[in-house]
Amino acid sequence: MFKKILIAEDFQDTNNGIVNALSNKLNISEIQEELYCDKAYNRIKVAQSNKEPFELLITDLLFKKNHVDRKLTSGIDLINAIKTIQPSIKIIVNSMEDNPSKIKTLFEKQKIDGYVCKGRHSLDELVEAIHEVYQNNTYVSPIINMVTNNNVFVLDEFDLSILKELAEGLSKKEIAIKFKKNNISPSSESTIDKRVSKLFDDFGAKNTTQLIAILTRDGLI
Amino acid sequence: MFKKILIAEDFQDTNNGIVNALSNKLNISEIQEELYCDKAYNRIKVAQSNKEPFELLITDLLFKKNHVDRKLTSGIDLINAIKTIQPSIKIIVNSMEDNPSKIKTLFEKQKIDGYVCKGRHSLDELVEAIHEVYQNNTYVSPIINMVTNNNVFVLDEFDLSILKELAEGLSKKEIAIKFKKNNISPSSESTIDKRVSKLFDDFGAKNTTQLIAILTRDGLI
DNA sequence: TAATCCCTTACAGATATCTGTAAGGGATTG
DNA sequence: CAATCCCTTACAGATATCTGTAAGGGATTA
Repeated sequence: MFKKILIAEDFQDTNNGIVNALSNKLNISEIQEELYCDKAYNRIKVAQSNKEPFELLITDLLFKKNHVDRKLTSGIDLINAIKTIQPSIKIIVNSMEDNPSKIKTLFEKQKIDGYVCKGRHSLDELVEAIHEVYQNNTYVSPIINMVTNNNVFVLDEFDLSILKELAEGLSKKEIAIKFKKNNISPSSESTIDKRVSKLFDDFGAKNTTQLIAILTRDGLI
Repeated sequence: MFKKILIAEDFQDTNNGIVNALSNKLNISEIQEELYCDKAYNRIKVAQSNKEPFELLITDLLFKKNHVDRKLTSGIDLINAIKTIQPSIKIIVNSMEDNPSKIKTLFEKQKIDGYVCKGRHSLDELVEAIHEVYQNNTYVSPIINMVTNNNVFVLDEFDLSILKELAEGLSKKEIAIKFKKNNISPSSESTIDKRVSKLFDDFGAKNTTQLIAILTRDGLI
């Protein structure tokens, strides 16, 4: 089993719950914890310098903003930073995010080893994930695959970039101009019109305002 | 100190963290826990029937949906139900909600006794909240008051009802017609235009789409 | 009472949105 | 090769949005 792991989680109650459970259920000699990404990064860096590196990082994705200045503001920032100094470290993400495409991206881009979705069984799942990852397997909470099947309409990169600009208040004409300037294709206002109209059908929206409301509420943009 | 308390919190890690911390830091003889609102309600009902009622409920606001059928789907539902069978019970809400107006409503409508905002010190705050509530005082996480002062622009009922209709995809003309039908005043399309334009200024939005994106993201509508 | 302020409403004009139709081009298929 | 499909683009017309100006009315104040 892993000998040395680090927990990065900003909610004190959740952090406490994880540390407590892992101490009781797994035979890990050293469990450390941090409430901030920057501090977690430093701890991993120092441990590596001292030739006593962490073997596993368990991290949340969202870290609350407060008065403390931060360089690394999210779990993704933290993972990216750590992968550059210690690519071999195993990483399990423990978050409430349940959008399968976002989780898929974590495995593809951040090269994480496991994903546990916070919920009524997430501590048990976390223990299982640690076992799997220790054996060089990956782990994903079972609920996630179920959700995947329900999620019929997938937003591709192009749709997403349109939607993000709309949410920023740009008109479709302005978006078309911006796309042409940035060599994003297709770029005509007409095509953007068509794409957005298709999204109206997909998501049952009457107009742009409702579409953006739906997608923002679901955390898709 | 309280002798018998119940924790309602659906995330296993958070639930574990709270129970563990309170067991260590407070001298409470009986701490019970539930992952579902309905089960929490039943437990309180049964305890009361047996003349061994709970003295304090600590509850989250959001409870994840899954395959289990639910009557009570949120912390607010749970509190409302419990107040009808045991109005004297003390209630502390422990949630990540940080919108001051929503928290204010909890004190006014649900008559809660304390509010702890999940964060890096929320376990310490929860212990403090329990002490305060035991002495018949109220408690609110310090972070909340700070946020209140930053929140210059308050959405009144009329603004909110316009915004909700816009997010539902209604045009301003349709909203004007609906308001007239429901005897909501003012109701002219012109006034609705003016109100929304004022909100553009308040929230730095260029158009309705961006306004709805901002307010939805901040959970204000 | 008169002056002032604020809110509601009407209206107008410039843009933007939304929904059609239709033409052209590349990729796929028979 | 020809037929077909799909995507991009242009354009047009009906609505909707957004931003002015201005008139009227109620409440407050001098």
